[in-house]
Amino acid sequence: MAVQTSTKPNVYEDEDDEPLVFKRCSTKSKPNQLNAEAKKIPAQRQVGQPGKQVSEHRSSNGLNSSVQKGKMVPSTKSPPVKSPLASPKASTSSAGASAVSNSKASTSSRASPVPKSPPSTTLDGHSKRLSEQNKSTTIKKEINSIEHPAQGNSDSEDEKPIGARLGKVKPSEDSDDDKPLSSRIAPKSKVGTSGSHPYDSKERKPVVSKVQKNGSSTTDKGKAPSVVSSKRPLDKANPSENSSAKRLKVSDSSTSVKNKPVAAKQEPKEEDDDDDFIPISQRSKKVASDSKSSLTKQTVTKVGSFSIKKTIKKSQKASKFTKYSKSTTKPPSSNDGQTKWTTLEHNGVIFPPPYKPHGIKMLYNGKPVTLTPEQEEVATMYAVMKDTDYVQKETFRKNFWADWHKLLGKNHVIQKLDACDFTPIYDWYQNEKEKKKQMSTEEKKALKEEKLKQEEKYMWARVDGNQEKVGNFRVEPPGLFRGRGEHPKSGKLKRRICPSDVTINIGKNAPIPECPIPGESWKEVRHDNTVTWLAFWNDPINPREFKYVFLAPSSNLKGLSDMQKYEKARRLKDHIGKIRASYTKDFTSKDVTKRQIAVATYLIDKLALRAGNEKDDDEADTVGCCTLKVENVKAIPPNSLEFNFLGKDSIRYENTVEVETPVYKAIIQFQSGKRGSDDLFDMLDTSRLNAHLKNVMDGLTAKVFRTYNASITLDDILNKKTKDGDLSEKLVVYQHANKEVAIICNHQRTVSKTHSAQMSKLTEKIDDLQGIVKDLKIDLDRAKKGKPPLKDADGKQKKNLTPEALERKIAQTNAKIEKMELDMRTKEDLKTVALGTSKINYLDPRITVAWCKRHEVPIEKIFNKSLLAKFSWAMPVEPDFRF
DNA sequence: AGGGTGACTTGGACTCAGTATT
DNA sequence: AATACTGAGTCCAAGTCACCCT
Repeated sequence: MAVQTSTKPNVYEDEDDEPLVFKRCSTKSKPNQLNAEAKKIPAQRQVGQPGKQVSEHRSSNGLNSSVQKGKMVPSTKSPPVKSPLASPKASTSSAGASAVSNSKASTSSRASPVPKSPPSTTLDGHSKRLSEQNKSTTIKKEINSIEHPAQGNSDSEDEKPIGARLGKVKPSEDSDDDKPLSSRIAPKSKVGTSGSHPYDSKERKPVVSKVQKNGSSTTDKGKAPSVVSSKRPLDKANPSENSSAKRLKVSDSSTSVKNKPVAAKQEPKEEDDDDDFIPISQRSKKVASDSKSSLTKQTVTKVGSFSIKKTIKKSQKASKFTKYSKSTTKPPSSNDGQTKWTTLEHNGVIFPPPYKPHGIKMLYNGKPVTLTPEQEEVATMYAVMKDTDYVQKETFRKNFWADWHKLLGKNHVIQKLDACDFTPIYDWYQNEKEKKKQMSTEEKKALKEEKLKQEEKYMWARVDGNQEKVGNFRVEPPGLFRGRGEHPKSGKLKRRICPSDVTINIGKNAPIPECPIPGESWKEVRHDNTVTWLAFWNDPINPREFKYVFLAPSSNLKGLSDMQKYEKARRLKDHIGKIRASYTKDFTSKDVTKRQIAVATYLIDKLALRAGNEKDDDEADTVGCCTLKVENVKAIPPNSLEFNFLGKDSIRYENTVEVETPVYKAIIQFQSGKRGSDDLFDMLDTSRLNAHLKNVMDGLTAKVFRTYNASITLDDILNKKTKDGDLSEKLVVYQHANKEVAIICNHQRTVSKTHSAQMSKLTEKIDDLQGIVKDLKIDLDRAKKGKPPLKDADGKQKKNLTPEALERKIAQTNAKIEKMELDMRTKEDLKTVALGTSKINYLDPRITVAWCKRHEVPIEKIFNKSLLAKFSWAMPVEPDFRF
């Protein structure tokens, strides 16, 4: 353990030249990939080995074909598939409609939980809630309490972002276990530099030289790593253990609102240890104590308890943030771990309208064929996908045909898919789409209102007295399964879900939602307050799995859970030094399992890899850390590893990274004697790995590292790079930080179809402007000499301007050019990077809110309406909050 | 211990409406 | 007015992980 006190100087100099290693590297086009995959071009190119190596590697090591093919991403142009069959205009007698009418009758009288006019925006909601005054305070307190604890943290290296950790120190220098990871990782020389990115090139990633000394293995399990830095001043209680609490089952399910959310409960703990400077409260408690005690203690405390310290004094800047906080609502009910709510009311789910046949005949061997509505419905599902990549795939076609053929019957005229011509249906569909597009604004508006009217009652639930938005209250319409990548079930018919498939979960004393389809009834009604779902049905594609209906992200329940997630990640900060020291020591353990756990943990920590659960044969062949195959990692002397595999959603992960020598050697050992398709970590699976992690920190699992590294990277970059300047400069810093995180997490997106066109258009414009500047300069010269300006392109005489006016014009045009060039660089830079995912799932919103408060950046510049609603719990954070 | 299940989070593509540009 | 572009919102697939059961 060692948790080292961090003395180390932080090296995050901008000038540091070392390239960051961990970035996703891009490889140029790979021959094997499907075009879809090729669409994604990793933004960061590593200099150096790139593409060819990869391809070579692949061929040489025999990646299996599925891997080689890469992910198959649905074509961007695919037309909407889902609704053709149930077009809005379809029958008026749709389920929805009937439901509505029914509902009206039934719900209105019984005080349905649904508000007449639900707050449409956060603000509205907020104001509404304001009226409920008292409650608000509670939550506020809760929130305060939560925030506080954290504040003050340390800066030891351990807490630094991965990026920061990679650094200058060479591996060789630190062979010792006791050194902090960061110090141990050496930067790879060429790899990783992303010269192409303007920002990077100048800024460099945070490289930290962590020189810290951490070491020691003090074992302390009990102790928390030291880490603290003097920087974070505040000490507040550290709310950490929430998660553990959650799991506890408390017998008293009845607890109501009073119990605090776990997170909140934290008492000012006894935290830890090592850090001498850090206020106790901030530190996390030692592991040992944590784990055990946590269970017991948690239950009781309330959130409110902490709150005390801070009064709600928010700074003025802060004040604007309050409007987004839902402080007025009551805190979620108990958190005894098991109980998620005390009272729950909602109106169930809404079903898609029944299929309305169009009667368009498709052709078989050139002749029109008559289909029953059922057959036609499925044919239409396929027809409308005509120009997507899906129908190009053998698996998709095969699965579709199997299911459709069943529906047609053995003796149907149609005997093979290849002789089918769905064009008439496709054309009809395009036509319908066009018609819809041509509708007048009023018609569209009317339709929208009609739909809203039908759905309104399903949009809201009442949970413990609070009005909450429901997330996905619409039952999924039938369609063809669009699995990602090489999914074996892609193309299968996803049948229509009926009320008799749906199980409803609702409060015991709440009215049971009326079944929207007359004559049918719910499969089951439960009253389970240990779960948060409102309804579920079995996934038709995978009957052993479920599709759930949950509350929206803006709900208290989700917010609490979100906050707990970040609190857990923050807790990791206090253990990370010890964890790194421990796995470093185990790189050379005699025990293979231990060694594998160590190396896997290292990869998860350093590269933000996902855990990697085992997958069945009927799923796409993707991997995560524990399921890496030998062929997914190539050792490149002297100590680099080249990763190439399909991860979640069949998104390719490609990265070459320099690792510590013991890791490099261990990987080679794990690979020796195995075939390419064998598991790299044969002694490991996620449950074993997580069991190990749990021993180190209560509640720790592999995914916490992702959250931790993402959030701490944001916090770190924002704090180091933000300079005084205008708003747009600050926003650029934020975007840059966001981008770094997205790269670490490998959040990619498909390059827009129009990207290159957009770029050339911009280039053209810039050229034009440059031409104008040139002319202006000539005119300026002439003006200075008292000559009139030259004629313009059309031969017309230009206005006679003074030299000053011309100079102003030149300056303006140059500024315009500069701005366009910046836009262009940004666009190019982000063309394959998805920023949203990390913002939504990995970045502690309190970091952003606090930064906005400190730098007077309007929070709306960073969070859109839904994020503001989702993160309302984070709004009251103090400006000095640090992750 | 290990497999299976259930619940919940994470994630990229799509759709659509509003805005900017031509 | 037509078209292009953007971003928010939606959709639903695909992960993670805890817990139960054998």
